[in-house]
Amino acid sequence: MNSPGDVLDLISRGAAETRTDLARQTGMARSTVAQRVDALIGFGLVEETEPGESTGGRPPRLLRLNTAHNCVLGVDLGATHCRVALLDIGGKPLASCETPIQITQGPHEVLAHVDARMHELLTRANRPLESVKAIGIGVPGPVEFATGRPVNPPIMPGWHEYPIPDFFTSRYNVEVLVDNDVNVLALGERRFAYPGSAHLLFVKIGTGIGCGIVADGRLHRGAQGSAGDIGHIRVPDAPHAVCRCGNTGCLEAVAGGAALAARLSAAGTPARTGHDVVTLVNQGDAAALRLVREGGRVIGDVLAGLVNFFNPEAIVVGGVMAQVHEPLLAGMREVIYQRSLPLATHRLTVVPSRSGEEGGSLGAGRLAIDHILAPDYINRALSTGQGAA
Amino acid sequence: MNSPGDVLDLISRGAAETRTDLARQTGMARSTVAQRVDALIGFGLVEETEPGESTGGRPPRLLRLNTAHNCVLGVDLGATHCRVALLDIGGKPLASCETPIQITQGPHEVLAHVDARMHELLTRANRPLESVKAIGIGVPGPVEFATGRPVNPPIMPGWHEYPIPDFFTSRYNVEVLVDNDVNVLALGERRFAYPGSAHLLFVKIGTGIGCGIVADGRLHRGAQGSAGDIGHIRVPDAPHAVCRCGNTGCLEAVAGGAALAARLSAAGTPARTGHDVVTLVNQGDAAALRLVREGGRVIGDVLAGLVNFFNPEAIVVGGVMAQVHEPLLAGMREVIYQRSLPLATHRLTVVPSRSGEEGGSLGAGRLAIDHILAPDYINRALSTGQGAA
DNA sequence: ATAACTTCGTTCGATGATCGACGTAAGTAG
DNA sequence: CTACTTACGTCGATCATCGAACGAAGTTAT
Repeated sequence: MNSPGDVLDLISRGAAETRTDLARQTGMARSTVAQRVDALIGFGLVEETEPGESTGGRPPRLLRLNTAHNCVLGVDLGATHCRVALLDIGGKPLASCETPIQITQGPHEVLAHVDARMHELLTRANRPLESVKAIGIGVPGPVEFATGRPVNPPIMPGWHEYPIPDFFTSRYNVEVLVDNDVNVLALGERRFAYPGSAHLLFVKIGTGIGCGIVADGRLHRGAQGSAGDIGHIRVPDAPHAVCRCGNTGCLEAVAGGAALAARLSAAGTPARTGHDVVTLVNQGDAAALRLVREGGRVIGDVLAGLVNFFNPEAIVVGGVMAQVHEPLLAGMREVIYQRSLPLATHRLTVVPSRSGEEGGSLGAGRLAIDHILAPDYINRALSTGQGAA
Repeated sequence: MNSPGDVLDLISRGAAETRTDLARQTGMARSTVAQRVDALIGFGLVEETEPGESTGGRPPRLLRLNTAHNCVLGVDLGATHCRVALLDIGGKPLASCETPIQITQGPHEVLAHVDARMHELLTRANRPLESVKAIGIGVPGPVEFATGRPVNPPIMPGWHEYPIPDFFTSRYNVEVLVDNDVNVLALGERRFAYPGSAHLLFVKIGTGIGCGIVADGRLHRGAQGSAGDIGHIRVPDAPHAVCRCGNTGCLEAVAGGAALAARLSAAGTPARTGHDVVTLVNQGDAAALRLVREGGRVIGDVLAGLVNFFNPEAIVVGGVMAQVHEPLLAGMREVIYQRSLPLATHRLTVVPSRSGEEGGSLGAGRLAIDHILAPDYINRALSTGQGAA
């Protein structure tokens, strides 16, 4: 708690607004804090705003992140969509857009499309390209986070080992963070909705089923970066359901959006995708409703085990199917609270995602923001004297 | 990388043996390192040993942890046994003992027994009481780590909320760390056998089944400290097996040592405990062998899911049943490598525990050692000027 | 209005930690 | 024995941080 980066951290978290606050919280002398703040202001990351309320003496000069000159881009790539968001470093969305793409067209075409959208957003928000300080990207497949390369992504042919960051670093001269889309969603959800939770699971129920893991406040990616792949855990309910992974009885072959649609079709109500199932539920279709709730139970069965194993504080449910979260969460809770240990469920909350359609791009932006506001990144940047604004 | 604690950390990990080494690795000036080392020597934690090999100039004076004046006590409490070990702070066992106890006799009696064993070990190893710098304890139930109090432990009546550390702090004037026995085992196994693995699961298969989780090199205890309780995850194989937890179909009600014994008895071969099953397997009993392998498959089914979820580098199997690890691990691997995703199993190793009977007490000792050698603990201690040796 | 008080921010000399040059110790190579 | 190499300790210089003192800018009491 004594570096310039820590000072910035307190400001960005809203934990301190004045120099005196900072001195109290860091334990440093006021003079030292003032020097740190001056450096950060000179660096362009912090600005002084209007005077604050007096508490009986001279009013303090409030400090804020300099959101005018610093922003990040967050990108959410899906199988068939691409959402790009421009955020200031306070996390406030400035502009965003969603366009259809085919991820199967390969990295060159897709990333060029993303690049074009980025420029549009910058123009629309009237921000120069130099104000972009980092880029975060979520992709629908496993990624080696350190290098930003997808690793044998099942639904992204042509992307294996492609160095995504390189495409942008040459164009923007900033660092590019690439991660799995579910991790990015977990991060976004945590910061936007549950700032305090150190242990959180974000369960995305779309066509398939995935899970982002926040352990001790940080993303857990596992040894090969494949952690959270819960879609292919075996469930007892349908031992013969064939999964795209080649195995049978996988969770997502029973309770994923595609599986629910298939089962609904087989039962006589035509549905092609998870979206169709959602539509039917919203139209009051009893069979669809029953199926979603039953799917929730199956997912809950897996989550009950993970609750015992991981002991999270919160489970957040997102993805297409979460649009009908009432029956889905009802089914999940039913099983979780019955099957998990009381100590683990005592303070567990199971809630729908609050971040909505933009969750992915905002979470990707958050990944970028967290990176450039990290204390050691700031300390390095200040000591090497790289200008920001 | 610049505090006295970091210098000690390098020495204790064996990463640096000379002052020049330390200067290179920390980036500090040699003079600064020398001052740090002097402080640590004065504090009694480091000592100079014989001169090292010359590499063409003046031979360096090697530095080591001062193991003569510093040791820790590690305690492994089970339902019916108590193992105490005295280790020097290098982790070398100096003396140990195992005695039968009944944990049900409650904290006063059991801890008094432990205290007596501690004094015996100190006498036997000829170390003064003052050389004990910390105490680590593993107990068979959930513990609130921060306070060292068991929380509703199912097999430890009378221990609920009992402040175990207080019992010893008054007698030894050192810090006491209390954790779940499986966590302690995971810690011990990691340090003794797989120093590099950041993500490790230690699965203990005794009467029940539990799991210690090492994530990013540190123990994951979860929100309520109940993480790793995998014994009560539902398995599809025996939906009607009644578990002591009140539910049915729990993993430990199917594949735990007690369950295996019960099933073997029901099949005509009398066995009362997991131990009996182990004995039968070692005697070549075909039914017991088949049952253990089948139990391995059931556990493997659960672990396959956890491998997908957590993506560990290694799964280490310990506990009584691991004494027959050939059939057990065969069954586990069979299922894990079939059911988990290739990316996750690619570099996964499933191995028996190497720490043996003493694993618990050594791991508890390791918990204590890690605590007193932690950089920030050392920094605090040096700045407050508390003497050590 | 004015004085007294409170709080905020800055200036500046004192202090302490760290550095790096230098000197000495203790070995090897020729 | 001399030159060279490497390691360790000493000591003055330097730099970061602190804390006291001061000025700035408000509120409260008279």
